[in-house]
This record gives sequence, structure tokens and C-alpha cells, in this order.
Amino acid sequence: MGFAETFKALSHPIRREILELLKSERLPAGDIAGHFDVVGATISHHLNLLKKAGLVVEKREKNFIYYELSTSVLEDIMTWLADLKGESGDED
Amino acid sequence: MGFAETFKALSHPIRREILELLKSERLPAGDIAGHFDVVGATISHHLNLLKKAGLVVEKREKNFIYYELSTSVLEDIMTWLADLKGESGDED
DNA sequence: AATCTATTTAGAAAAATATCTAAATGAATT
DNA sequence: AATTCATTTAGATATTTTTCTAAATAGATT
Repeated sequence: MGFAETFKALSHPIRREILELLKSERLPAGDIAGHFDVVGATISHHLNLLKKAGLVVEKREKNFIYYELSTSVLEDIMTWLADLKGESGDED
Repeated sequence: MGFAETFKALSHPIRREILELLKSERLPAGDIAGHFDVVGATISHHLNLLKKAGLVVEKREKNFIYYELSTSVLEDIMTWLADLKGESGDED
């Protein structure tokens, strides 16, 4: 995966909003799509990018594909960010 | 500025590397450019995006333009990320 | 004031991304 | 087994991004 993919995934407003939707509960693709004013195929594409970035995982159940937030990658980038911040300039 | 700009800025490897260079010390554009295998104008463009994202600030001194890391935006996105992570699923 | 040095700006070309419509997949139901 | 439902895949177009070369700016030095 790698940071480029992750940050790129996080750079799109729809994708960030998808992650926020998934913060409290997993949702099927259709429900996610329902929140946005773009066609389902577009959301599918965004979900795919989030999946490739490791930010969501999908679980197929009966006729639905549920998406849920995956937080391990978030921790990785938070570590990177903390390190960047931590060692800059003087500490107070 | 906004998260889209920030995450987009962080999504490019050269830009992340620039930030890492600036972690310990401010540097003039030329020094930064010297670290990469692309033409100076390209680095100038990357620096401009970092500046627009609020991730660096420039200080003009004599003939040089020094760039230095600016961490407040990093804190903003870390807060956003922590919130996303924090409220997902069950806590342990 | 002419030149040099550091850097940016402008403009162009190539590559990547976002979105759409239409068609395809695949599981569930009739 | 045909149909429906949820979703993805394919292909096309428009927009954005990355990079380059060449020219412009602006401060420092001669």
C-alpha cells in the first residue's frame, strides 16, 4: 500500500465523507451511494480506492457488500505525521 | 485551506520528502531542489503546493527564499484522523 | 547600471483522476 | 431457470496533476 495511496485516498471529499459514514457502522455500498449526489459506479470506484489504500475492508454477505472502516493504516500515517511534527524546531 | 489541499499535498513522494528535509532545519529552495532528480521549476511548483496547503512557510532573506515546516495544519489533520479512528467500532 | 545568482512564472505535453452511461456479474427470489 | 437486486467493470470524456523548457523577476555584486 504505501503513504502515497493513503494520502491520495484521503484527499477526495467524497472519500473522506465515506470514511466518516463508516466511523460508527459498517454499511452496504448502496447505502453509502445514497448519501451522495453521484452515480453508483462512481462511489464504487471511490470505495475501490479506499480499499486499495487499506482504509476500508469489504465483507460480502448475502446479496450485499458491506464496507467497514479499517484503522491500522490510519495509525501508520498518524505515526508518520507525529514524527514529522515532533522533531521540528524547538520543543516547548 | 482545507483537508483536500492538505492531503493532496501529502500524497506526493517528493513533497513528503521535502517536509522530512525541513523537519530539522529550514532550507533555501535551491538546497531542497538539490536533493531531487527533477528540474528546479518542478520543485518550485511542489513548494508552492506545500505553501498553499499551509505545510511550509517561506521567508525571503537576502538572495534566498528559505522554506520551513509549519506544523499547525499537521495538528488539524491529526485531530481529524484521531477522531475518525477513535470512534470506530468497540474500544478495547 | 550591468551581470550574476536564486528562484519563480508561463506555457506545453504526458499521465493520472473523476465522472458518466451502459453492460456485466453474481447472489437471491420467484 | 428466469428475473430481480446490489454492485462492479468497461469504456469514454473532461479535468487535474506532474513535469519539462524557456523566459521572467528580483536581490546582490561588480
